Amino acid sequence: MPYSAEHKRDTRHRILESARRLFNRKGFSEVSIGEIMESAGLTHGGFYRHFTGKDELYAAAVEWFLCKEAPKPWQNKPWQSKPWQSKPRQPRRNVSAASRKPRARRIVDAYFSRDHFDDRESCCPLIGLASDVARGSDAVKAAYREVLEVLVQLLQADLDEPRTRERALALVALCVGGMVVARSVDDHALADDLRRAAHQHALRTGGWSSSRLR
Amino acid sequence: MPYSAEHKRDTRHRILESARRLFNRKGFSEVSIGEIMESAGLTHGGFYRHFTGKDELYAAAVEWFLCKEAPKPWQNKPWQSKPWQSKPRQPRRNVSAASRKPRARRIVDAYFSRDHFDDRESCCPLIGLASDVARGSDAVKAAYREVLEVLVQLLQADLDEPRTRERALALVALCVGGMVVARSVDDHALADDLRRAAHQHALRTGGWSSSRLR
DNA sequence: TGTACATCAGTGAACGCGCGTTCACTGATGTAC
DNA sequence: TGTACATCAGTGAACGCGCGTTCACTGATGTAC
Repeated sequence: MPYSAEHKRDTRHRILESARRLFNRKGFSEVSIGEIMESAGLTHGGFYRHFTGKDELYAAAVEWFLCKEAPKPWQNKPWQSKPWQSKPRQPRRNVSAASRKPRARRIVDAYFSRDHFDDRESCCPLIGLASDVARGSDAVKAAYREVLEVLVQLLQADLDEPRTRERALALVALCVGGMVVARSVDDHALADDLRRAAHQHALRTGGWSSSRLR
Repeated sequence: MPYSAEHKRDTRHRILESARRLFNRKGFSEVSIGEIMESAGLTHGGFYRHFTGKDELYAAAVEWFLCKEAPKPWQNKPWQSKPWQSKPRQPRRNVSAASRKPRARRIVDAYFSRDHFDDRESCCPLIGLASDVARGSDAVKAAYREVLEVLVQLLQADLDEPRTRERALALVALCVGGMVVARSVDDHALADDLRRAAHQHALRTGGWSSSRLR
């Protein structure tokens, strides 16, 4: 067996990471396989050693957000409390969590931050791919749902009664909606107003004290 | 001058209406000019008598939502309180409005209705085109902003103090976000939960009494 | 340890298809006489 | 009223390009001896 299994796996991950960034920035159909492969440092022909076709890549790229072996580049993004990567931390939760801002609060703050707004490539896939996924295959929607459920659970875990699930769902709608709409508008001031309004509203929903948004 | 001016205008409107429906359903780049023209009852070649190219059509189709000479088909859609067409009704507002549900409340109810959820073609463009527009040209974003501003003003007009603008913006984020996310998920129950949660939350934001959602 | 071999990740030319766009043409209609 | 003409919306063949996909080939690397 020439080229170790890790070599192949690493290459696959490079392709997925490249696809993730480009899909997020440009949308599914605006990105070519050649573009993805080039950005991964390869040529287009090799693509089919890793995926059966472009359709398969769609779902795989959305799932890739969830993956443990995930990309380095976004790990130190300021907005990233790495919501869907922090599950393994659960054992630690009871150490001194109560004395700090709850994790859900930190996620919401990061979500509406300017850094997250500006980060077209590594932003939360729920924002970048929203209406593409709505028109996509069931496989893509399933991957999207998994991301969404992780986020909802993280939020819900930090909410106080009553109706924690309903409020967690509404929070996600606010977060995604606020950002998607703000990004679709050509007026910077209006975009900022939208972000801030949705953020304030989210804080109230979470039962958290108000704060300034950058 | 053969073919009257109205003839040409009507054809242009047929193309716009056809483009609007198809873009909403499939997204910009998944729709071909041939498809649009065929659905308008024409052949592809004639397209360039009405538009300089596909790019120009993008923005024109989004603006088309706002237009007075607007499409018949969606006028009797149940979810349609025709938010961006009802401005001329303002003179009537003080007749007996106070005794009924405020218009903003009716818009929110209609927005989250199952009919609106299922209507992929004639739904509010803020939902159907959200992330496409975020990646689009400034002309498209400008058209999107106009639709958004009309909706925000309609909502704001029916809200009581305080912070009416902030709450109207948050309402839009909730409406758009709730629907976009619900549509991107492959689990019907979860989609319904999202819609209902966002709706309940929107009612609370508006200061309106709770009600069942179909 | 060194050499021959087998494997298969990756390359890049080639293919076919669909799309956006162009263009010579058609034919429906308004205008001039 | 009727006829010749001019206009231009609409047609459909054609073109070029980029994309997804295929395939014969290359060459890096692990294995067997």
